Amino acid sequence: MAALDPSLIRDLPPFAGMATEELADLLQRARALRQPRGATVFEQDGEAHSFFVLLDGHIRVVRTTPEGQQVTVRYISEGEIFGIAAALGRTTYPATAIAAADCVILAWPTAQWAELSTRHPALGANTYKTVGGRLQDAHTRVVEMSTEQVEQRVAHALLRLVNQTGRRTEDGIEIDFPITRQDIAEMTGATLHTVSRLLSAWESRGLVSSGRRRVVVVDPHRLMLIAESRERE
Amino acid sequence: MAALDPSLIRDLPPFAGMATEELADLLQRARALRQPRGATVFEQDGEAHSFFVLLDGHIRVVRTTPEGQQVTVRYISEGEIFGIAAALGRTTYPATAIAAADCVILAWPTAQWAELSTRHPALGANTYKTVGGRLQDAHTRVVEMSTEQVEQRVAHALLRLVNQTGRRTEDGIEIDFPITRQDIAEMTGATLHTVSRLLSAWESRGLVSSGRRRVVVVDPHRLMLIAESRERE
DNA sequence: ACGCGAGTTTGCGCGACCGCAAACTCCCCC
DNA sequence: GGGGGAGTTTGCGGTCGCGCAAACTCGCGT
Repeated sequence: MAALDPSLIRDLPPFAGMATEELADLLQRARALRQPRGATVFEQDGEAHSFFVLLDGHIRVVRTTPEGQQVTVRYISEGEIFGIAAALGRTTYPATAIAAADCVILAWPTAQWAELSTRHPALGANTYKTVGGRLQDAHTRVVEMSTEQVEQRVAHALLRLVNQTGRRTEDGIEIDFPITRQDIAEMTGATLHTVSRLLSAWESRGLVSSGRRRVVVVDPHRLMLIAESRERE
Repeated sequence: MAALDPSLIRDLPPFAGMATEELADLLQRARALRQPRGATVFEQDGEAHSFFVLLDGHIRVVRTTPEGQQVTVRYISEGEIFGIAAALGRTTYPATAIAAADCVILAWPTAQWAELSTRHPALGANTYKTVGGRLQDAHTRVVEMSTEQVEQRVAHALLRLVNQTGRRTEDGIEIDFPITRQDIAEMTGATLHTVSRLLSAWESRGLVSSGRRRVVVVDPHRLMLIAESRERE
């Protein structure tokens, strides 16, 4: 296999503060893979054989209940590490990861985590920092679910997506991968019907512009007002 | 200050797999403190000066929204490590910790985390395992909030408390610290009115027995049936 | 080019749960 | 021992958002 170039990953958060030789050492043990939209990268309760870094594309992480209800736990963007069950003392993945767009991914065998993270302490530190951020994000979601109405939650979710993955267009900021009403519903604990109604209403007020698998936030400022406005007090 | 005995902490999860000399080294740098019920151990957004292990009592971790709404993020039980913002790359605490009962706590300066966790690798590993568990718990809560009705959520919350902190009594299993309807409401994203109604109904059906700041689960099995029964499908 | 399915829109009715309000009760403290 | 306040109970009305159903539309694949 052709060696991958350290410059590929040098600027990604998981590898911050690492020397070029360290990056080369890491890359040498990595396997690169492509996943088309809709492909499953790993499966809930499956053995955690690998951990990953997303080079390009977007990944949706989904938890499925015993009753078959799906809840989107988070979206992974370019440059993020994911599937790190092993670093947290798990042996199986707690959720399913699905490519929300065509993806390019680096994968390392879970078995090497211990060795790699001690040999490259920066990797461990960066990873745990990420985990800390995700724990906070999760708590933030719990707080939102507890205190906000559906309208605010959907507005917050869109703003988060736009911040994370927004791409400027002439109309406004577009979410950079195909996303359905159903997806948004699974992020916010609403139904796709309610999400559809909200988007329609916002569209007619000029806040967003959306279509089939496509959402553009036209007026982030006014959307922010909705997100922050009169929660239950 | 009298030296603390390693046997105090030997059997606690954060210190699993550590030699007696290591425990002594850790204890030497720890400060023991007592906090009466209601006392604040650390405050949201305050500088993360210390991390802690709870030796006795119970601690409620609360996140407050800008609007003043409170949401209980989790309860800490005996033997758990908490306030570990530093290990996750934070410099401030993301929530407030309040003693739910009189507590005995060990505290270490945050500044020593790096040194201690490298000198005692088991401490780091145990801690990150705990963090992994909490991340999963948080996601589980998100899923519950998304898919379950209030009745199921309250039932789940009680069962979790009972598992975590239950004390056998002749009537059933009692939650081992004073807990109000309001507290339960803040855990589940409900109002204290609704929680009160549910407890009253369950009491009349013989599932629980509760009073002022006191909840006893009489029939965990039937409560489980409620928790798992017909979620939105 | 066209058909089919995935994704979306919209209407209607209803029920769970909140919001407000008021009364009650127990326990703690002076 | 007797306030007084914290914690709890209960009623009532309103509404947000779900559940169900049906129609529509776009775009992908062959």
